[in-house]
Amino acid sequence: MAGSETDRSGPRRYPKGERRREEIIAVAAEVYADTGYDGASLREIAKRIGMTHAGLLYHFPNREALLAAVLERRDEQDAERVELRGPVTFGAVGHLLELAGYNERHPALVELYVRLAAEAIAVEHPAHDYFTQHYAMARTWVYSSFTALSEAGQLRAGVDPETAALTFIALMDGLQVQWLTSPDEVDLVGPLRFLLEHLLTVPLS
Amino acid sequence: MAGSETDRSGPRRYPKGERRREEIIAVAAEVYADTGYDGASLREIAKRIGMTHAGLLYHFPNREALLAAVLERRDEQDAERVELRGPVTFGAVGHLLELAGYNERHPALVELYVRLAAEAIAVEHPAHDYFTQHYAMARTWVYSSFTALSEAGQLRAGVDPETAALTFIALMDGLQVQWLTSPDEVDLVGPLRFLLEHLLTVPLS
DNA sequence: CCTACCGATCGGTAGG
DNA sequence: CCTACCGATCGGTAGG
Repeated sequence: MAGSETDRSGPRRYPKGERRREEIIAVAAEVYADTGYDGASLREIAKRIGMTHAGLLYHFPNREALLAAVLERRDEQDAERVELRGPVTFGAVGHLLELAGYNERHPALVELYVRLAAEAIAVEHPAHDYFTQHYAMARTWVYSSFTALSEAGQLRAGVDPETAALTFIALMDGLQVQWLTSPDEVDLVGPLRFLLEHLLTVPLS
Repeated sequence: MAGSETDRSGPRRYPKGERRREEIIAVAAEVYADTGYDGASLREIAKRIGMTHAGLLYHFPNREALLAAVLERRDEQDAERVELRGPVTFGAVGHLLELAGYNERHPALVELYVRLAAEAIAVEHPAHDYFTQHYAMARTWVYSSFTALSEAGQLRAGVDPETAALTFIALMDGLQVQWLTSPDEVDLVGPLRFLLEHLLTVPLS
């Protein structure tokens, strides 16, 4: 992500400018969800806020820095919703089920994620490293959850925690694409429960 | 997809122009895989062939018609590889396993599919209807395969064929995104076999 | 934060 | 098939 947008050190900005920045980030996330990052122009984002694209560039040095800020914000929100709810135990997989339910009520969030993930396949894409790390973390997180389940004797015989983790996350992602394309015919949570029912020896809480 | 590119009726074109068209379609598919359809310019496609973008527009009336031709071609190739190999029996799911293996050796094909599918989420996108139908067909196809398996007593108790079909296809799609992003850490076939092993009562052929 | 501008790129067309 | 062009749009900067 270019030069790391996490300038936690630098001088804290004025409250008014800070509020404006947050507004820009929120609107940018909406536009990225609609058109992808590649298809989102600074002019379109600025217009939705009621300023010019040059004004927007007063708050962010360039187009890429705005993307970085959007991704950083997304991680913070995810952390608020999931990570902080408890330690990584076998309940982590359950938290992902809750996340899927949450996503079902927030299609814009899902669109942002799916569109950016597809664009970021290209190694030159400014969000490529973000998604590489994002996927790796998710796999590790779910993996340790399945490992805990296994040690508790709640995983079916012959279930490899690593494959189970990859399968669970890939299923979550694949459902999102089909759900966004045909919302009426696809359920975001059902198949995840379905998979877990066939991997666990205990009923879902 | 605008006005249906399938002009099977119209006058057959000259062999030379026909070869040129095929060349353009193949190169366009490559560029779509790299940059998405939204990011692919006629000038870039034309340059890779060694002509001008105006020359390209001699063969296709506009940008969208070229996309339609690429998608049409893709379906023909899929049909050659899978559909014609036999009737829709319980072997259909096995054919999809083979397809996943084939895909693993053809990343460009997978990239084309993943990038376009993400862009086509927007209802106004020229490939939206294509993917809506594509997914519906895939679900139906795999569904009838699981139904056949169920009637043959090869499906585990309590496995709903419809959910199983959606799960299988979504898993296939989700794996592709992660595989393209991190090819070294993700296996395109393993998790599909893993899922089937837990849904079937018989070992995989 | 805006106005005004820059060089670059886009899809499509005329005219041959 | 090409040359030459069109109007539109893009990210970024100067200068206030």
